[in-house]
Amino acid sequence: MRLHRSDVLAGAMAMLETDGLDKLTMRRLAGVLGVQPSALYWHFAHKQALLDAMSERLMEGVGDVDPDRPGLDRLAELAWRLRAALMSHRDGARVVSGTYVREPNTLRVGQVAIRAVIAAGAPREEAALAAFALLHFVFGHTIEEQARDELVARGVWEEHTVDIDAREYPDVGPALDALTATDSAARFRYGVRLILDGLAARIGTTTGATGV
Amino acid sequence: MRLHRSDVLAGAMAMLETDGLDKLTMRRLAGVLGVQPSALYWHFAHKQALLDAMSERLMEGVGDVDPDRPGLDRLAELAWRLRAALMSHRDGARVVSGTYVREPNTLRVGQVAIRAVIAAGAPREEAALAAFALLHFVFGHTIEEQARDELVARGVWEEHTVDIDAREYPDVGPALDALTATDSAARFRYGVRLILDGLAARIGTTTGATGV
DNA sequence: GTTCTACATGAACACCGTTCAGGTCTATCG
DNA sequence: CGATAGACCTGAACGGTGTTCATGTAGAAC
Repeated sequence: MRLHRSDVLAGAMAMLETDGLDKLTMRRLAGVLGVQPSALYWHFAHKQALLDAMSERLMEGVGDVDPDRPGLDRLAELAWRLRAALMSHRDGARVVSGTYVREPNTLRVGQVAIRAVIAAGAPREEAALAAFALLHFVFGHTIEEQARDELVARGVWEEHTVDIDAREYPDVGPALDALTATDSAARFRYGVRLILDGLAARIGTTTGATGV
Repeated sequence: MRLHRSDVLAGAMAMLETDGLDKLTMRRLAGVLGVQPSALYWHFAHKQALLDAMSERLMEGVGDVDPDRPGLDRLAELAWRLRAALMSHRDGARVVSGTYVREPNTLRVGQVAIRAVIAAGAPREEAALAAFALLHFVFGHTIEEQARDELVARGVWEEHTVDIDAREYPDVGPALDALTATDSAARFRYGVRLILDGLAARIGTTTGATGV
């Protein structure tokens, strides 16, 4: 029953999905793999290295956007692909967000984003700024989305009636009702469009169909 | 040397600032406060409750934006205030981002944002969507900013030459150079403006001076 | 001066990541 | 076929972690 590095990685991904990041421990992983905890340290120098590998793995294929579409559409597609990748495993956003990985899949996401911004017509000095603004939104949104998922999964959500001061903020109540009535994909779509509209305005191009 | 709840909180904030989140442990905190670890559990039911209190404390004053400014300017001010609050302590963004706190300071940030969006002229159904899109960007940006700060502090940054494939991505290199030449506040400003421009375009108003 | 509450102790429990000296299997090569 | 070498694993330990709980103590209130 000897293990390969890829076996450890696969086991870790499976455990992430079923148990969540907090319960992904070296000891439990070793147990599932039928091996002593110390055996894992032959494959990964420390837990963070394993997490980095998981992060890089989650980024697999995210950069595979259609290079023939217009820049803004490419950006939208990338945003949706990134979100899908982060959501593909429980706590995925938390895994990726903590890491500063310099591996092909991860680097490619940033590069593809920059290229799409340039293709959309932005000046080179601004390209990376705009690209990372979009990516940061995706991360912020997804982290919060999954944080809420965790609370729901743990049964600690208790209706969350936000108890707004209706006298001081008369419009906030209806606005929040509209928010909770909107599913998370629609909220995400709104944010992506907002940013891409801003980029289009800055470039001076009329935005096309930026939804994916 | 009896402690108050507020003493524990203050000690935790100080320890966060000097040692970082990873070294903020109940045992070390108890040691600094001159008390046994178990004593802390009289004041906070568990560590997460302490972290929640820290998060709420970090949000103190963030919602104190000038209510007389135009909506978009108010939004920009709020974004900058939130960033400043998160950056005011080491790992501040990580502390706040993990928590779903229902306390006045925290709730107020969302409410003030929604109100500002409405004041800017957005329809009520969209107000919360736009508000949280901006807030999510702020979190995403700040988390990454502080993650890099941590790597720098730990001396693990090693120039980070991103090793781009110049043949496949000829424009990415210069774009990344422009990015690293831009300090993080300017990067943040760019993102905020992008989103507010998008919002302005959607509303149909010309954006005023959205920088703060 | 006793009772009550607010707070602290000290020891334990069940985990955690990580290290290290020493084993064992397996494939390769003479 | 037997020896060598590298890949992989064991078992035990080290120094941490959050948390619980029965038992204490100090000061304020009656």
